[in-house]
Amino acid sequence: MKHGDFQSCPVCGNLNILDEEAFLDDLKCTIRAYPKNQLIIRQGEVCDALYILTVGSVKTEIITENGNLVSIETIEAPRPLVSEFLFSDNNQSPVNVTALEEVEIIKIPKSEIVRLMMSNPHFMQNYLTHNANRTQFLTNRLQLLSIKTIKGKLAHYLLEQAQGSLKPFVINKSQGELAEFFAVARPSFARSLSEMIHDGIIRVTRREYQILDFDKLKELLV
Amino acid sequence: MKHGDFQSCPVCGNLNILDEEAFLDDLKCTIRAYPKNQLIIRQGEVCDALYILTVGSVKTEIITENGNLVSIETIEAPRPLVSEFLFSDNNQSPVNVTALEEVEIIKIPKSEIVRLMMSNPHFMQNYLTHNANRTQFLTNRLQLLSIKTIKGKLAHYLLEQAQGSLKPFVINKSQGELAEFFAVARPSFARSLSEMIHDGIIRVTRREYQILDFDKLKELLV
DNA sequence: ACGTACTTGTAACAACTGTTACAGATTGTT
DNA sequence: AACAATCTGTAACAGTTGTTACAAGTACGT
Repeated sequence: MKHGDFQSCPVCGNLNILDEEAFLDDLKCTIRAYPKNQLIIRQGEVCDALYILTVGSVKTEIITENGNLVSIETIEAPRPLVSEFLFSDNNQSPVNVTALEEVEIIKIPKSEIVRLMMSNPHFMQNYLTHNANRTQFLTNRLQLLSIKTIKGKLAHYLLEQAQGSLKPFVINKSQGELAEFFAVARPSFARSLSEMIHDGIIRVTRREYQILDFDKLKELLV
Repeated sequence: MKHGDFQSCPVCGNLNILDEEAFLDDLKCTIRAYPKNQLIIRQGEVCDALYILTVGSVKTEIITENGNLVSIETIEAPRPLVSEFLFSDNNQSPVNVTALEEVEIIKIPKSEIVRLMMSNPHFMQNYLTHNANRTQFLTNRLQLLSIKTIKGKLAHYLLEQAQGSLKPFVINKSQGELAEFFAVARPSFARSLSEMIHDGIIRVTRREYQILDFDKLKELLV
């Protein structure tokens, strides 16, 4: 079976695997494709396997009680999915995972993961590091959501994306997706965005953003 | 050296340790006490050791760019601290950890943790499970913060705490602390709270909360 | 029991955000 | 090229929250 780039996955990479086919056969994993827009993992669903996205991209989101969606992130292959919940006490995924395009996913049973960890120190380190990075991502997301104003959220996000540079950069999200990411209403986001443009703080062309005034942008955080 | 209940810690428990003193000596760990209100770990500080809180309680919080505090949680002994960041790529703690009372903490170097994991499958499973549970906690916190109204946040929180029971229960936080937890202003929180009391949805006496009308409470989520 | 520090209740006003609605622009597809 | 679907800009209004300020209440230590 043909499949994607498995060995550059943050968890499965650098394992000194000589024969990938033999390795995967031995692993008792299953490989499966999903079409675009297919729901791959449902919020609340029990996860007793590690999912590795080998081809394509997916998005994760939470459905709140009132039916609102909060987007968490988009994930590009190759990367593990829900690895951070695999060993939790209730084993339930707190997020929905949906295919953004046609994707391919390798599913490895939890028992196999444990076996891999015990036998392969590198795999264990990879796994721990990946999960730690994910937790930092979530904590950063928490910080973003705790900012009270929309302009403040956008400022925080843009300063993070720009990395201190004045050069324009692309944010591959529509306004609606950004609003969802910030957990605010779309027209409210558009209003804040256009005000910041009119104030000469940023410039936006299509999905290309450029910071014109770092100082004013930082003031919005206060 | 005297120390707290180490063996009922979610990560260090159930390890079949016969001689605790010998185990700790062998572990090259250090034990240290901190007074009340002492900052134990500063946001951004590099963590290359696992901290295990054996006596007392601490709080964790984030300082946002504008200087606001967002409280994450309070942690009671025995429990590990910042275990979820120990293996991240930058090794920085994203949170402040402060002693709420006089506390005692065991510090175990990262290298020792790796050694323990490879030699003790139970320790590894404990560690993975604990981290997974923490990630679920953070995701739940994310969901809470993404609710747009204060009443909605409080409703979500109370429904979670009440566990479906009509009996009163204690929330060991002041209004100010709850407001910080929800990332809203204290007077705004007080206003929403008093409105919900006047509407006969909940009853509050001191720090004891009781849900009077589940249906109305759930409506606030919409 | 006294004072200090913390906590709570409340008010008025400004500021910000959500809702709804619609027109115009853009993109991708056939 | 034409169409559909999605995205963007904008408006008016209601609703919610933040800010600031102050008085009253409670908890705690000495």
